Amino acid sequence: MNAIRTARERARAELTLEIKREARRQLAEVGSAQLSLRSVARALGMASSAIYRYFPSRDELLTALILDAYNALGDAAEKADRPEAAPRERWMLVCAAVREWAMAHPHEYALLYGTPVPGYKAPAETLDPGTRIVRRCAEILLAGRPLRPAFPGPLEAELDGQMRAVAEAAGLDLRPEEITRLLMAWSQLFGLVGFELFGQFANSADPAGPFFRHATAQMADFLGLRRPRPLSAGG
Amino acid sequence: MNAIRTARERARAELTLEIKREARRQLAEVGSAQLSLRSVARALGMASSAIYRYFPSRDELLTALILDAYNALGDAAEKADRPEAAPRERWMLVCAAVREWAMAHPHEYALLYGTPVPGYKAPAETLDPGTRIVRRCAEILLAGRPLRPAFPGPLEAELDGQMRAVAEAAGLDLRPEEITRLLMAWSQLFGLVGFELFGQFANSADPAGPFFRHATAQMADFLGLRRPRPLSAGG
DNA sequence: GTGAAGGCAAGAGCGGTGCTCTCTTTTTGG
DNA sequence: CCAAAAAGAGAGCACCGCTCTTGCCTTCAC
Repeated sequence: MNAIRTARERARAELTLEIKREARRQLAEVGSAQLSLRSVARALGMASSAIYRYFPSRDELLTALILDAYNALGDAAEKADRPEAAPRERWMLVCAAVREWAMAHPHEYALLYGTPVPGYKAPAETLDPGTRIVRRCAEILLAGRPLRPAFPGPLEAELDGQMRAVAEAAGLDLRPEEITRLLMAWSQLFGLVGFELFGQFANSADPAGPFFRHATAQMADFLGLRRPRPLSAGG
Repeated sequence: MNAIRTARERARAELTLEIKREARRQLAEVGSAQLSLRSVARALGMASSAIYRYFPSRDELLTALILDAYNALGDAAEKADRPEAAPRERWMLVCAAVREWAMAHPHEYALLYGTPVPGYKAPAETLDPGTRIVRRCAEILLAGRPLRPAFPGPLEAELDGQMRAVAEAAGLDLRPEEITRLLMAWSQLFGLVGFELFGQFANSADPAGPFFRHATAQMADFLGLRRPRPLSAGG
């Protein structure tokens, strides 16, 4: 029942893809604010009003692009991950993949992690693909056990409850304090990438490659992922 | 010679302020993408073309708003700082002030730290006010010496050079490794605030207050700012 | 096979935008 | 007092998102 049956349906599916492809092309060139349905229609040789048969509004088209972008970023990160490698290395690989994807698709990255589209609120279906990265990081954290101990004291009650709820909702066997480490590393990662991409590191860590590697290694320490046994020359 | 002399000049200065004020009002309501010169002109009862006597383009108006916003945020952070307090507490105060300002002015914050305005590249004069926060954090770091030791090994050569250049350019007596800690904490802070503001913490650390306090305390540890002497009951 | 139903493209049109140009009025300074 | 400079107003251009109507053509039921 999932098969595309009639010629009309086939044409519709293909045109939908073509519209998204052209929109993504223009998005990469001029950014989301300058992306216009009319110019997409022009490039495809169709009337602007015809686009509305496929996407009821510009926001709906952007939502589709956001969904695709989340999945493209998730794919890139998961493809870069090597589950057989040491957890610390896996974390570094995922971080590097996120950064590289962002550098290669800055406008799409901005669509995901920059200013939300005006008047736009993320529909429910974007929530799940948006968590692929952090879920993969959670897996890496689990694989890295036993983690080095970190924060000594107990968490504040409300925070503890939130973190327990997160772990339960995600089906993760992580303690509340470990969830906080995860969320901190996650936001740190995207803070770094965003700062680099949006020019905040100009005149300081620029180019940001070495700093990014250093910072993600530090975050690996923070996460409690142990360094590989150093090859000691004398022992 | 800085005095405003003629009535015309006085009117011009006042109207410039009024335009910015109205633009900021609309920015707070609808966001930068929806901010229009025409609606500002309408609200001020003047022809849209007249605005161009004061700001040669929409981007120039936005640049002015960005500059003001950087300074407002810097003011908020500096006002919250208490130089006589313990460095660790000062760091927490500055972090909280940044977050509170961002929550109170989400669209202005997005203008500063969200997706850059399309086709817009930060002019030189926005660079300096944009560093007020991190400069204040650097002062706090200096006041917090001796910092607890952190990263053991030497930095990669290129990174070391960059960090030395940063310290020299800013006139900061901080070692390269300390600069990396500073930049990490800085990007972490804005990563946290951005994630909260743009909804990435929905369904996890939401509301984000407790998590934010926990995370900034952890970052204080990371920076090497010592915890206050716990009051030990037993001497 | 045929006719009704409905998906679809196209065009005109509405109200909005940034920006420019021209024309007129007002203010300034010699 | 008068020329020059500055400022305001209006029309207009090209673009935008979106809607509505019209007519074509595929699809489906009989």
